[in-house]
Amino acid sequence: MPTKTKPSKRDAILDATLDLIVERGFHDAPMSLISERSGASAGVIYHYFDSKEAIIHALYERLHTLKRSHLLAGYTPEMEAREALLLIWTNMYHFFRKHSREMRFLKQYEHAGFECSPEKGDETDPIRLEMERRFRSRSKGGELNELPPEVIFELTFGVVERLAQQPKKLSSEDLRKTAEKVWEAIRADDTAPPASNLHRQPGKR
Amino acid sequence: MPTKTKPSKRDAILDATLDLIVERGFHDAPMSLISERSGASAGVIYHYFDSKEAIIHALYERLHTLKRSHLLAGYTPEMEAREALLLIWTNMYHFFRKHSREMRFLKQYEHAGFECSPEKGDETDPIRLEMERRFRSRSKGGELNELPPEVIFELTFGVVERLAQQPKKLSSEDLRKTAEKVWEAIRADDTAPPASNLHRQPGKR
Amino acid sequence: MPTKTKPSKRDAILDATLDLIVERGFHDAPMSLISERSGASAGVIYHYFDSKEAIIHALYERLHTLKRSHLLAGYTPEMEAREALLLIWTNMYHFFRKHSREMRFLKQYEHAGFECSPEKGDETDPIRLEMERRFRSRSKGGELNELPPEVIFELTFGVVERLAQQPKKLSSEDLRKTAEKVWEAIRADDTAPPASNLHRQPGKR
Amino acid sequence: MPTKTKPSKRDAILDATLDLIVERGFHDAPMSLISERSGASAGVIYHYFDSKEAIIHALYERLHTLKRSHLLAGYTPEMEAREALLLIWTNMYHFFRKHSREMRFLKQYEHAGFECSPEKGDETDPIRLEMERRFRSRSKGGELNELPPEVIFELTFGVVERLAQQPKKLSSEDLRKTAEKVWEAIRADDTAPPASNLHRQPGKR
DNA sequence: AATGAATGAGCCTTCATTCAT
DNA sequence: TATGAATGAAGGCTCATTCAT
Repeated sequence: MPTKTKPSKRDAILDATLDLIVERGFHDAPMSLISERSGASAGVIYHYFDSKEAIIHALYERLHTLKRSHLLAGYTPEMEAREALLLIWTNMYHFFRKHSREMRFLKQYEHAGFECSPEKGDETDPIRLEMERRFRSRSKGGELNELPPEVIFELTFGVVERLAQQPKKLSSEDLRKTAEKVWEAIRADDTAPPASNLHRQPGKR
Repeated sequence: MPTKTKPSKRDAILDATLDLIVERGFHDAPMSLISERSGASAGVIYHYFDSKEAIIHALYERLHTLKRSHLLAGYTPEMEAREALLLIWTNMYHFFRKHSREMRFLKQYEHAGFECSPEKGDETDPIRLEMERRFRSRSKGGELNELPPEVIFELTFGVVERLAQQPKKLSSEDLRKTAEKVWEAIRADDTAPPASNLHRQPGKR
Repeated sequence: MPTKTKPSKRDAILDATLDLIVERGFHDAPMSLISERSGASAGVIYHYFDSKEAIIHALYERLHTLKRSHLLAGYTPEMEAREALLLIWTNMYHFFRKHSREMRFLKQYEHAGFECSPEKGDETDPIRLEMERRFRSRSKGGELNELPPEVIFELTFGVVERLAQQPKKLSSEDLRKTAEKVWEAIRADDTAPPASNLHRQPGKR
Repeated sequence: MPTKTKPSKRDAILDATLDLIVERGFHDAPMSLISERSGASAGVIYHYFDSKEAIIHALYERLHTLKRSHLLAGYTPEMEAREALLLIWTNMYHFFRKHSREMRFLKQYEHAGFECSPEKGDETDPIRLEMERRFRSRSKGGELNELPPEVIFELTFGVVERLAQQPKKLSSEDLRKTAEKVWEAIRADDTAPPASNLHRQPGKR
């Protein structure tokens, strides 16, 4: 007997909810339709979730977890900053592309000013945390320039997120070139003459 | 006698709607509240607008117009690309900062998948149009690099839009520096012959 | 100066109301449309009528009067019963045909159970009154048979009213034949020996 | 255990609707009252019916069926025309009398020009169809006179319908006599050779 | 007389949620 | 667990009527 006998109902409900919200918006995704599409009766839904809000929140959590598990794929703390950035940046692009439905949900969720919102906000975003831990300005011992963290964040991950939402998919060539530009924009200024990016001396500026 | 005798009811309704939607989301902005906050009775609202959707759409139009009128302030086609970009980019930042409520509305509007959406889409966005006209890759006779237009767009305006939404306001110093980075990211690659992308000489322009 | 300076507004309102009610039913004939079609503003209507019900009632009265003035055209109390019946019956058919809009209104009015209904009911119907005065059973000194008055009424005028509402117009031949049948159905049974229907001696009763 | 466990809600709603419409007219029969009188909450009504119009339409269907099932009671195609007519005519009278509420609803429905109307119209009326099949003019092999079918219809069934709506109930004696007159009006003219319509000999059949 | 903006009760309908089964 | 009928508070909108102009 396998471990999971029933991923069934609960997931079906979440799936149906995702579908509906993406297709029709937060407004216009009534429980009756969630019930119908998920195959769960109006009643049982309340065995699995406390309320409609709870479904949405659970969905948010699920997608957040999904995101987390993909974005850092292949990443190890030992990687150099540049490589790490390029890797994660590309991961993000592909992830967002593959999960555009999920991303659309997240967008809506964030913009709708949901009360059920996680009040903690981006502080918990694992990507952001990891990034903030890893990437620092040279003045703080890192390899990035002195722009404020939010700026760094937007120049990198903000950009991919939006690029991935564009209708047209970027060629891998363009993708790579863009990633490079992004790296250029945030890396420590090339003041120091010699040194390759990889083997540069730490203590500038 | 002043010029505007009646900014009155219609505007009050739009204002109240903006407030409510920004504060509480598209869902949860009932007509009853719009009525209450605007000081217009439930009935009159329908003298000025055909439906709730019409209010929202009118609001969208109004904000679009507002945006248009601000973003190009000070811009003249004679400006050099770099200056133009820096100007507009900065305009945008300030505009978005000053009108964060309006921007939050627009975000919601765009992400909610509204049917009443403006069918024409971004193609009509004057900023985008002007940009596409002005800014071109060198291969097309402009001063920008060869990245696809969407990428250019996101690296520049996509970034400001998101930066402006950050809770913390950037110092004008950081703002300027960021704009420079953005410009670096999109301008035509060093005309100078040698240097790889990675190890090119600093002294550009 | 002529007698009627302004058949204008008041009549326009009544006309518009008739139109609307016939076209769309009592429900779905809002004041706003009456106002629009009649060219009278929402406000003035209340100078001419106390309420919407009052308009409808006034319309009812107007049509009733119209009916009255037409149905007895050509009738004189001196006519013989048979001739009188045939005349009135035919008048009715033509009148109803010509004023089918008006009749449709009256039908609706009568069937909608209007509170503003004329409380007096058919007792005031001049046609009916005249008929009841003129036409009586032989036992009461008249020339009709002994059927109850309601029956007589329905066999004669009830029938025309419905016939006139039929989509197809009757040929004058069929009309005449029908009238004859109707007369046959109500006239005193031909038990009496002499006189044909046509050439009978006047002085009975 | 009886046959019908739940004539319950759905029927209660139809009943309440019938009551209200008959008592107060199509206008002025709000859902709130239907809800209240039927004992069904505002919400459940929409489990049973799609809309208010749907209720009304369903009611129409129900009454139509009811009518159908009663009017032909006792009728067999083998009966002679005269007997058949007298039977059906009498059935109708009693049916209409017993179901005056229902009839009043049907009248309103027909006169209100309802969009939801049964598109097919009277062509499907089983009574009418059967009658048209059975009763024909002598020239077409039947036993009736040469009046157009609409006339025949109104002289017979049109008349009962209206008679039954009269406040006073007819004695069975008067009822019978009326039915006879009606038959006289439509049956084939005296088979006997001579005599014009006007001057024919009394002794028919 | 006339206008038409304004009112506000009320209409039909939806929908998150509950509860008897 | 599961069902789906039932609830009832809103929700968006209409409309007869009023009233300042």
